[in-house]
Amino acid sequence: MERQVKVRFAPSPTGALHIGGVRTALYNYLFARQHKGVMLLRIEDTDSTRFVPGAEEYILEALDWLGIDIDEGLRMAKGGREIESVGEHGPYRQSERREIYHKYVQQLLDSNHAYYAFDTPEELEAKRQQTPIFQYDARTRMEMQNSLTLGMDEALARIARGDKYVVRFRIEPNEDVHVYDLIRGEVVINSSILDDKVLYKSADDLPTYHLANIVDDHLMEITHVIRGEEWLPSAPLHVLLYRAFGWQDTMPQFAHLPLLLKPDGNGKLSKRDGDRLGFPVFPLEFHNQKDGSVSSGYRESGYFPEAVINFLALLGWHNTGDQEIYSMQELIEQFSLDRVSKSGAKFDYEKGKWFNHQYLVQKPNAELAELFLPILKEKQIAVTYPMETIAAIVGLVKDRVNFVPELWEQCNFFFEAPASYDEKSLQKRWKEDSPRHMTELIALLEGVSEADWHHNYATTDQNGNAATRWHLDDIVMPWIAEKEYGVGIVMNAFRICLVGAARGPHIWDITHILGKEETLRRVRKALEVL
RNA sequence: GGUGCUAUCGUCUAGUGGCCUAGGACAACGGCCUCUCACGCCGUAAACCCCGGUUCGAGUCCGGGUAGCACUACCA
Repeated sequence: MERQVKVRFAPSPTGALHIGGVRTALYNYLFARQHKGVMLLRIEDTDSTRFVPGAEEYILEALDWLGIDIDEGLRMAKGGREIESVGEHGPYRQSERREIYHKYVQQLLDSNHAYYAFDTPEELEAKRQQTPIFQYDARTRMEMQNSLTLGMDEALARIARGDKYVVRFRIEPNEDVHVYDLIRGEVVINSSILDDKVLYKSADDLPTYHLANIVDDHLMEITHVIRGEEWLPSAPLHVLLYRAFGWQDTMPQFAHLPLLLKPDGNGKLSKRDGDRLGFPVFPLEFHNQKDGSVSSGYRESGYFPEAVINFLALLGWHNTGDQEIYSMQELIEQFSLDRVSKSGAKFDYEKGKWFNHQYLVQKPNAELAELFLPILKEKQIAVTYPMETIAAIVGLVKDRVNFVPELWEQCNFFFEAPASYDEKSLQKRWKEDSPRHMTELIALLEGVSEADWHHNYATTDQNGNAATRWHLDDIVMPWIAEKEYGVGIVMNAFRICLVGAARGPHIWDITHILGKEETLRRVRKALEVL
């Protein structure tokens, strides 16, 4: 019988959610949605020593921001900052599932698939010192302190006495274990290279990842395990566990995703690379309460969630053809595991910026204006323009930025008159005759009515494309021509008066927004100063 | 060291035996447009890891080598 597709994202609350983890969550989500399946989120907090406060909230908030919706398990409640748990297979935090694991550990003990071991971490460390290639397995387990060498009575007596112990999986040597991976095909590993993995530790009364992961995936009816490539070497162990439990018939299918690599050099992308190269490695800014560190996030850097999704989706997956801009809906429709690359992808932050640019340019000006408002507030600008004007301003400069905060550097002169004038621009564009030109220009512009000042009309450019022409252009250009001043000379000087530098949109777009009064005020001011 | 995975422009990738003189995108460079800076448009440079084999024909299949990465914890 065909089971409903069900995938899980199972992060560990040990800090901010790494961008590679975000991609794993995304691929799981895309796969689930495409197959009309269920996306489950479970928290794997089986290492009590690595728990970081706030990490769980962070993970759920990040997924919520990105639009990766959770159907079952833990998730951010709609519109709030509260975590909610939905589903019949809970609890969804492994630290709350102790009794469940007890039962299954016991089952493995009873069926002789596992045994108690009393070797302390120090003893194991000492053993590794003596024998550098030491592995706790069929060859060495009879030299160690465990219920196999001590006898079950002695083992139970030690436990009763309060000795710390672990439960280890007893792996039969010399068997080729076959794992079928949806991305890589069949992978075969000999069981002799596997060690007798610790499944449970009495120290904190918690299982390890391997046991918890298998038990939970089984109980939660997971059909596909889509996770990072770092798990591939332990996949055979997981297969063996499914078999030991007698669950091989409902064992999920595996897909191991390629890793996200450093932009330069080789190796896994790490938090350090972000710090070193100056880009975020996390979706949201994170304040680590445990070590006091602060990590920058994509959201705070001005990224749109759609852009992050699009960028990440293409880092490891690509459809046939040349399409690069994908909405979440398109990704859901087109995603497929067999088009996921097998090799790791270097993290190309520059391309990430380009994706954000694409989404920024597509956004309606009114929406961008709303997003820009907080930046203005931050700059302590008293906004005197109506929203439509701010939208117009943003529209004039948006195609030259990648991020909303960058808008400010491109349009600040609309909000504040130049306090100083750029030296380089001055040198190149402010000529000896400029003061005279500007004085004459003031006289000319003073004679323009308010209506004419703001008047424009549709026309065509030399290529026959639709264009807008400002009436002011019709007044100033003939004047420049008549006086033979040179368009570049006059207009650049004019621009410096208004902007303070040789940059910005077309000058009549600027004068329109500034208005006649402010425009003339700025030119007069420049004449005083320069 | 052992085991596994991987291998096309600097980067992300298309390519599933002839359509490949290897396509697209980012970045770089040049030009056009132009009152400036951008955008945009046009263009340039840039890759099949190596060696064998299979085949009429290999980037594509096979073998070997090399390199890179991952794993090798009472972490996930």
